[in-house]
Amino acid sequence: MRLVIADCSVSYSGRLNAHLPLARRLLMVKADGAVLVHSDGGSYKPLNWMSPPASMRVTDPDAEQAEAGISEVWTVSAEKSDDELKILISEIHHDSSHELGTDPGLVKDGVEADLQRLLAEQIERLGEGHSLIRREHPTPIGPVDILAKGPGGTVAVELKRRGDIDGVEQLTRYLELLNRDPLLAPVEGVFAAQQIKPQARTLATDRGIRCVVLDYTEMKGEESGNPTLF
Amino acid sequence: MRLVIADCSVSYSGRLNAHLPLARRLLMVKADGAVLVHSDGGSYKPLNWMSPPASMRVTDPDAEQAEAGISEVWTVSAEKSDDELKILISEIHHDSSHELGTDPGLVKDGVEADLQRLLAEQIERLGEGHSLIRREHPTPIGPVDILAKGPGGTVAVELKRRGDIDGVEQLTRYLELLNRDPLLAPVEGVFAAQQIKPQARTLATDRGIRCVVLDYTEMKGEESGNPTLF
DNA sequence: CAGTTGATTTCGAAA
DNA sequence: TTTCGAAGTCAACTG
Repeated sequence: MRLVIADCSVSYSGRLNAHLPLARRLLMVKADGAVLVHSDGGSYKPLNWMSPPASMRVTDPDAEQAEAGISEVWTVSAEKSDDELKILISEIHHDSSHELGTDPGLVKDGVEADLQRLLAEQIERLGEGHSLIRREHPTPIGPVDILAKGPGGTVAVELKRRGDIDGVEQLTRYLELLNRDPLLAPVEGVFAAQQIKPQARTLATDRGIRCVVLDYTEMKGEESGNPTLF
Repeated sequence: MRLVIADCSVSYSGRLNAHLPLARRLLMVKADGAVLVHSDGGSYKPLNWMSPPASMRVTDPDAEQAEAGISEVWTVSAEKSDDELKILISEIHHDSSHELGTDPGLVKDGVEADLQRLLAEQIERLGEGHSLIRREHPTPIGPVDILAKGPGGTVAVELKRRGDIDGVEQLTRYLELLNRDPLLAPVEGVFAAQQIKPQARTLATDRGIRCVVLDYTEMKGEESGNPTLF
């Protein structure tokens, strides 16, 4: 990885055209050819960038550019398309290269897949007398996250990390479809999420859909053979 | 902006939990408190990060951490939530700070600038017998998007992506000014946009301003030497 | 000012 | 390989 702090102007042409006026910025050149142009603010998104795989060519400025005080020109080209990032460098204030090696990668925890696995294992969190039928129950309009057998019939569960209106709508469509199947009907809907927004709760309740808030930490604890219910 | 190359492990807890095993990475600390953890590959997204506003606390390792070879601990806390990024640093290979100043920001040449260029090239879309005088014609109250010569005199064009009342008002002010210039008068107004709202159309018509709806896709097609009118 | 939509989205998993 | 959906999405636009 090469890190350069430089006064530069940047222009990108590709799916759109964008331009950055002259200012001091960080230029990051990654091992796979990716180039990132960062300012000293904003979130994690660079001002401008080139996605890998890409290759960079450094050239001298032409007469006009040299006249304008430009010392070198970086041309970064994508290998898969004709996207191009052109960086006109006026002055370099810092330039260093570093060997980083390949990264072992991120381990994520607490995504929807985790929740689904845990709820399938702890299906009693839907209430007493529930048993798992299957996960990812296929329907023509997509898979139902969890299908269970409850005391009063079948239970369809829509699972989200954050429960929003969209999730309720999705579950409603599933329920309509599932209730046409005489082998399953009547099918009750359960909207389960770590956090359920008030609007979603209101809509769900209005449609006779039960809301269940899941405590991920607690479920994780119970899974690891350390039940919190004792 | 502070740039650190270090052997480190990182863990994030907040909306989810994520962990990065020990490896050499770039740590970027921005002026607004944002912290980015980058590897030497991937696109612009960091492996892990903290969004601004945030604050960082550097502490010594506890006994157990020191035993594991950790030399210092960075704790980055979000100010708006209880999200936390913890970086355990084993060894620092590079450490430098740089003053960047505030960035003037990105200029996107999106559809709007494109529209002006295309209409200038395809000025006949205003009607037969039109020829371009200039783009961005300067006036004391701002530049007129396009000035053209029409069959009945000068034509001033105000260009918008979405034609709203505001645009008509703007054009009206230009027209009043331009019509005082005996070299240009009489100046006809044309309000050109991809979409013109009914209210804007009514107002424009009432003021004798002609409305022209532009088909961006069609204009783009004609530009690429692949005219759709054949 | 809140809700909605697009992104040079990126990223991963499943088909 | 392609497609599809989620994301610690973010940022701009619209009402």
